[in-house]
Amino acid sequence: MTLSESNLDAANKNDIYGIPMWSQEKIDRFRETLLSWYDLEKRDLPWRKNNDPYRIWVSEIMLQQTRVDTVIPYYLNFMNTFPTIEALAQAHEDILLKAWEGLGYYSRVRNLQFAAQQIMNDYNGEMPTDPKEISKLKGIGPYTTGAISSMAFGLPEPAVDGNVMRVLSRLFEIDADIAKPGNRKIFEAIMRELIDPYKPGDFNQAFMDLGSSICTPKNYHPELSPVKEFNQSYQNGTWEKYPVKSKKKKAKPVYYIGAIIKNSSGAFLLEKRPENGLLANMWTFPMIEEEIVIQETGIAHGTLTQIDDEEQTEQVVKKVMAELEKNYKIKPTLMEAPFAEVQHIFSHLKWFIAVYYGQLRAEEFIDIPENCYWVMPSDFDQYVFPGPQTKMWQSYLTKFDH
DNA sequence: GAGACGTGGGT
DNA sequence: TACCCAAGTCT
Repeated sequence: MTLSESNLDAANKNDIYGIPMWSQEKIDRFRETLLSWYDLEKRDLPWRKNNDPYRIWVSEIMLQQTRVDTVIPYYLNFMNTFPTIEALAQAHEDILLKAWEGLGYYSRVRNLQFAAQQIMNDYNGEMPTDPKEISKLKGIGPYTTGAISSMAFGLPEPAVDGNVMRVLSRLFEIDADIAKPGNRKIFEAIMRELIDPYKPGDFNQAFMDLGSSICTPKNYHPELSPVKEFNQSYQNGTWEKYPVKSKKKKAKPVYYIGAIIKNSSGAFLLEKRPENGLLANMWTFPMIEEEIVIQETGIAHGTLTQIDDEEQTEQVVKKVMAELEKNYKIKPTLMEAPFAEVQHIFSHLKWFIAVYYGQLRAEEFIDIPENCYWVMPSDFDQYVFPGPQTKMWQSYLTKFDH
């Protein structure tokens, strides 16, 4: 222990991880100020109609890394389709995934159903009320445990999300990097001191409403905050330093050939993705990962559509044909042009897809793999498509459907 | 603890 | 264009 650390310890026994905690009187005034603001300004959201733990649970899972405006229509449809925990537990996976299509982070909905089955089997169909039990449910981590405990059951549990860390780091001038998972415990400890024991659910939600309306990541105006008198970084003029947040890694580029192949009946070849990993169990046109050669010639990956060298074009087409024959047992007539390039950015990957279009004759589309189907466009809505697939289909419609 | 895991919106 | 962001969790 350094001298300065021992001085800090000696200076204030109420420190939390070196951060001086307010007096009880100040904490009381803060609670009252924040909750009064929340009573006036709280948003009218569909999952705030009552304290039903199922409704709160579903909303919290949907809201993970996802905006309120995006969630609302999905939420209304989801509660309509699966009105009870039992209905959710019994749903067929494709129906379930369809209800989540376009929301992203699809393991959320698989975990949601798994947890519903846990509740049916282990908790007699009712969400447990003990935070320790709640956190045993699949897909429910420390944040969601706190959210359900406080909002549905009135327990004084912290629900520390990005909003709470941002607001707290400005209130207390906290230098801990909020992008580091290990630092969450600092903010939880502070929230345990601050949280209102009588209205813990409102208190937690007030932090989130404050974080999404006034205490925003950008265009932050601390002078507009209802709790500005408690805001140490505002009082000290240091608010632009907070929160401290390290940068994310850049998405890694990956290159594909996408093959939109139509047979003589007008159906298109779709392939179901593996049951684990990225976009699990969703449907796409055949995709061939590119590791090509073209890089060596100096032409960058991702600019496949701009190849004007005939030799290189021929090389790519040859490879596409070979892969389609090997993996899908088809020998389509590929169209020379037009073809498109589709880009899609995930959190950790950036896909570049050069899309080729091809046609088959009647006798050639029998022997495709088990995880593939020929599907008419009028039936596409029965298949769960991820973003890149939708973009590939749009590229086709733009070029051929008029 | 770092990386995997989606998507759409804003600057 | 290329970032950053939005109510995280799992491995």
